[in-house]
Amino acid sequence: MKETPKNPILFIVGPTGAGKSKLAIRVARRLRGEIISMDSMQIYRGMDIGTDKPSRWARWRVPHHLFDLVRPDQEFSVYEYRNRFFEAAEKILGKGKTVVAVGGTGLYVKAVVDGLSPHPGKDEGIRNRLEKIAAEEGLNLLYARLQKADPGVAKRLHPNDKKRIIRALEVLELTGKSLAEWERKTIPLEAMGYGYRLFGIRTGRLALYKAIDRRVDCMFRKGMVKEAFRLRDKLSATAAQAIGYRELWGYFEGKANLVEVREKIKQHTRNFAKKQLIWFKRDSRIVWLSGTEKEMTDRIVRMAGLPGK
RNA sequence: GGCACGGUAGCCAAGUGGCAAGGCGAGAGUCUGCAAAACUCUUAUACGCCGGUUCGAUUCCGGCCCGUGCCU
Repeated sequence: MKETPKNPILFIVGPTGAGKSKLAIRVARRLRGEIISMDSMQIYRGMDIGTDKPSRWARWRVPHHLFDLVRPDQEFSVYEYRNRFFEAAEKILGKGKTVVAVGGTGLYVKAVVDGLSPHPGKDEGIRNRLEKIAAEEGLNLLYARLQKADPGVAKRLHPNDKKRIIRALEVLELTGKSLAEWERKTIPLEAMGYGYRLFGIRTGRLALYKAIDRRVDCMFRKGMVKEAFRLRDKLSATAAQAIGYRELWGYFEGKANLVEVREKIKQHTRNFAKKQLIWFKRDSRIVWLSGTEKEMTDRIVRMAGLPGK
């Protein structure tokens, strides 16, 4: 028996400050869509101004999903994200509507589109033990161990890449199988029966950097400092490293002045945008859009292969 | 005006009588359960100026210029 084909999932990716959210709303309004966020920091409740979450008004106009999933002191993972994504997507598609997935967290996009292999999650005990070995006896030891036990994975990792070396050893210890072996079981989106389209917003780097500067100034006007102050000491390690917040800790301790902090935030946001650009650049499936918001919307709607509203 | 300290790459900064650390930034990349993270590569003929000592000075000496602090 044949399933009725689902609407293709539309992904809109790009660097921070490129205007993804606004474009997504426009697209969603045209296609009877709902928005799913693909952002690793907007999942935290209360971190609103600093992560530039869509306004109430925007959320009222179009339903938004996968914002405010956890408290900022809670842990989260790509795995969990991926599950939540499909939960939300199914709900939307079930209504005959269109999923407009927007975001700049490359890893999350990848986990959804290319799949995530079914290997087990982290094991705090193993991780701590390996961390300790790395600290006391040197990372080389761990790398050497990995080279012996799993030469294939060792080869693709740099000897200084502590996080991934430990992760590879962890999976090995937990399952007796190589990470690479697990990865062969990954199921990409199309194999799951979903159609999809990837769109990226192309902007000149200078224009993007300017937009970022403006946005950071705007965040300060909206009360970024107050928001961060309220959240200080209440954030998990991951949430506390969010740009805009992590720079302010120094200010609260009297170690930096606000002007410096603001410039640092701008700079770090630019660095981040650059990394996002690099991440998405290599994905040849992405259709790159430029022009006005309306032109980009038209193009997406046309390529989505669906009638407009 | 006097005294003290300082002047090293776009910025910060260590250091030595004989190849001048590092960090930030910038550029290019990697990425499978912390990802706004982590990691990699590339990047600068940089020692304030003028003399002196020396085989050799960024380093020691003298003068000058500039900055900072203190004193009058």
